[in-house]
Amino acid sequence: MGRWLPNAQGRLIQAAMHLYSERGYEQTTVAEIAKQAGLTERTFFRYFKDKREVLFFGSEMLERNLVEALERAPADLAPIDALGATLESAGSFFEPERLAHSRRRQAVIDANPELQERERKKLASIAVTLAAALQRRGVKGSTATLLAEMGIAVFKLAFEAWLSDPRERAYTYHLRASLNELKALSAGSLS
Amino acid sequence: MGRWLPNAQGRLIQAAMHLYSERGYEQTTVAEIAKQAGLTERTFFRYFKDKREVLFFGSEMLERNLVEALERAPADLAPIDALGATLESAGSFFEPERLAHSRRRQAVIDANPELQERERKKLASIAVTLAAALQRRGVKGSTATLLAEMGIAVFKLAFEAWLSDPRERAYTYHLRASLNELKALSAGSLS
DNA sequence: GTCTATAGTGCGATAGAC
DNA sequence: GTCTATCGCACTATAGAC
Repeated sequence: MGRWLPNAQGRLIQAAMHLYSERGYEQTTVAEIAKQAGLTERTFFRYFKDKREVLFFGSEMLERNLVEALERAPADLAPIDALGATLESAGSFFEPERLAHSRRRQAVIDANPELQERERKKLASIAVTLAAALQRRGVKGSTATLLAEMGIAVFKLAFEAWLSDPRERAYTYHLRASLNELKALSAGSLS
Repeated sequence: MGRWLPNAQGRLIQAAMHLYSERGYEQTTVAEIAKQAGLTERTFFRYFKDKREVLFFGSEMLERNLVEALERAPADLAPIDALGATLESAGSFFEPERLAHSRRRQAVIDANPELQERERKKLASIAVTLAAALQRRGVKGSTATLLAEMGIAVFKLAFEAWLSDPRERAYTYHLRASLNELKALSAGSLS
């Protein structure tokens, strides 16, 4: 065993989630989080740019993974199917054992407008990144933007369904359902 | 002629746009705006909740009009077509003579993260409102949410194209083009 | 740390229009 | 008289300069 306890970042996330859930985001100080994780404030800020980022650390990874998944998707897939596959690949992030954690995280965000704003910003940034990746696949700019935003809308729907499903079905189940919704809509008429 | 010059709110918007464009949003004080409009700071805050809202006053109206248009759409229209008609009805907001003003406004917003945040928030709010109106038409909750977000994505695309079109074609032209993009995407495969 | 400028609020006063 | 748009002033909060 090393000089320090392992997984400092993980402990910080754990501690933050615990305190944010228990007493609310604003009522929690960084000093308290650090203390509970057995670290100092200085260390907190080495891992996280600010107090909010501890909640959005995961979505940085999500963004990177989505782009990589899109880049790995077979070039002959229609753009919309490549996007579907990409969103489905995010399932590795939303494993059943993370459900409880994700629910608590969302409850903290839903209770705080500042965090909601950060979430919107993050999703907007993912849309931009995905649109750029789609363009690299040869999709025209405006189409890529539209498609990426549709992707985010589908993802949001699936994610929210995953969180609120009392039967706790898998994220991929809900993602496919959301994609089917989209399909049904487009079939609707649109002439 | 009354005791006061007419159209205090319009004058405030004019003055604010002028100053925001000329020296930037942050470099403009409310006192300056009020003075240029021949009013006091206090009156500014009677019309606008805060300094940002003077730029988003129009989108409040847009939101109301969109909901009304959706409510007026024939009940037998497919939801997606009702939404299309609704977005097209917003054309009355985006008349050619407002193009220059809209371009200046967007330039101000694009130069300031705080204003971009407000814009995202406003669009998110419109999506929620439209989703509720769609539900009143009998569309299932999750479908309504998805459809409303698609509507916002299409609108954003059309609006941006309207602003950046060197040939200055009408908003409705660009909206139809964006709806066609959506159509083409959905036709893509999605199986 | 203090000082200053600005955003934003609360409330009563005023000058007319009716 | 009432009603309303505006003003005046005193206030708090906060961000930045120094």
